[in-house]
Amino acid sequence: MRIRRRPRSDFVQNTCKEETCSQTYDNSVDMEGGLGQDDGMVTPLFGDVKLGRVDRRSLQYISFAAGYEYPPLEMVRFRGSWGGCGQRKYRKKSTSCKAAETSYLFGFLKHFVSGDVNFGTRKNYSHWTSDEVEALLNGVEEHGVGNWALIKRTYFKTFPRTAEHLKDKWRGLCRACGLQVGSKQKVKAQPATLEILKGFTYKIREMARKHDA
Amino acid sequence: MRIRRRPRSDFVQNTCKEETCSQTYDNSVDMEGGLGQDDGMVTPLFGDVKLGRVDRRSLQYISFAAGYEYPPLEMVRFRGSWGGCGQRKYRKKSTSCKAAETSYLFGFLKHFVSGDVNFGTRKNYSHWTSDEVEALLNGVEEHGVGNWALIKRTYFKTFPRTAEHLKDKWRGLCRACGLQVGSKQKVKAQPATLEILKGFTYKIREMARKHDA
DNA sequence: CGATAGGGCTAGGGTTGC
DNA sequence: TGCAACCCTAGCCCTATC
Repeated sequence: MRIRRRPRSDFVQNTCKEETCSQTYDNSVDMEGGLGQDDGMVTPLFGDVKLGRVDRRSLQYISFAAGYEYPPLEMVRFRGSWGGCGQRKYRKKSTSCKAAETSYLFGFLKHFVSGDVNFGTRKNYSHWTSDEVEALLNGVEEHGVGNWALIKRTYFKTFPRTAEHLKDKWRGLCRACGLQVGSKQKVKAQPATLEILKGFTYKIREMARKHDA
Repeated sequence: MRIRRRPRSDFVQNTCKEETCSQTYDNSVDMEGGLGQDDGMVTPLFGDVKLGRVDRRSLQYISFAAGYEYPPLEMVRFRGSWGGCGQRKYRKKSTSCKAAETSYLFGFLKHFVSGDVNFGTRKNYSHWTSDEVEALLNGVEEHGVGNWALIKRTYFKTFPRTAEHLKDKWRGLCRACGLQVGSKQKVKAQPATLEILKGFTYKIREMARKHDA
């Protein structure tokens, strides 16, 4: 089974904001293209953890067990929908959001156990921390803009970020500092980004200017 | 100002198919992030050529004057958009494609005159034209795959491409034709590449097959 | 030394999560 | 919606090898 990316529109429609979902599997949930009435109850085991109750933490555990050092929780998907985020369009009106979510998670677990599941192709959908940004800036300061592989080797040896990620992040930082990069128009940085950028904006602009010159 | 590569999307989105654009500058065109109402009329001079009418040929002339033996017309860009290729998203609905293009060219000229313009640091970061591809294929047909220095001497005497570039481009062409080269997986060629490849795919595959045999 | 094969790297546009 | 993350191709560069 090949897991596809979640359609964009699903985010808009989804109303379930819960971080975790502790409800047990309700096999009365009939979902399009996936689990049905006859799927029955599933209670898989992973190591010492009995997943009688399925929540996002369980999925995270599975992710680690699958060899993903960096928690790819956001990557865990089942049949086009994301674990932990029930999709309205796959949910019966009579089914609660939580129940739908739980059934998704169970479906994912079943297919994971059977080996009939993959992780998405995206390795790392996590936001940069201020530590990482600082490391990147130190790297750029030492090695210059463009030497991403070198910076990766010296400053990000133990980080999951690849050289390409560093390049992308530097571009994003430049944009967040009000610089126009490529064909994209100037962007308005989001609050979280601005918070991380505090004290770095001048430095970034200087380094970008020096590189362009 | 740092000149960057032409966005591939221009090939798809751009609706202006004219090879040249002879319309004179219309200063009523108001563009985001660049020329405005108060920019007024510009009529720069380059040598004997009076650029009262700005078209792509004029830019080509300037390129030569700047020391580029081979016309880097595709490289000429002004503030994120390319001369000669007005981007729809930068154009007012009430402005024609030609008028937008002309104003871009004028903007570029102004900045070129003021010295506020550079070409990229890489010697040759331009996409291959169909003429170049054709020359390469003729060369490979005559001299065979691998004799890049010979092909360079006979077919690319006046081109800025080096023998190594020819080798790289041949590899790229093979990949774009669906052939696997080296360790890299097959690639999905981009629209612009496919456009140039039209009518050459069979020829390339045949020559590659013959060389492998 | 010159030339080539092959892998590595980056710029920049594209796509997608959220 | 639009920012911030990742993805992908085309092109250039580096190194080993002869």
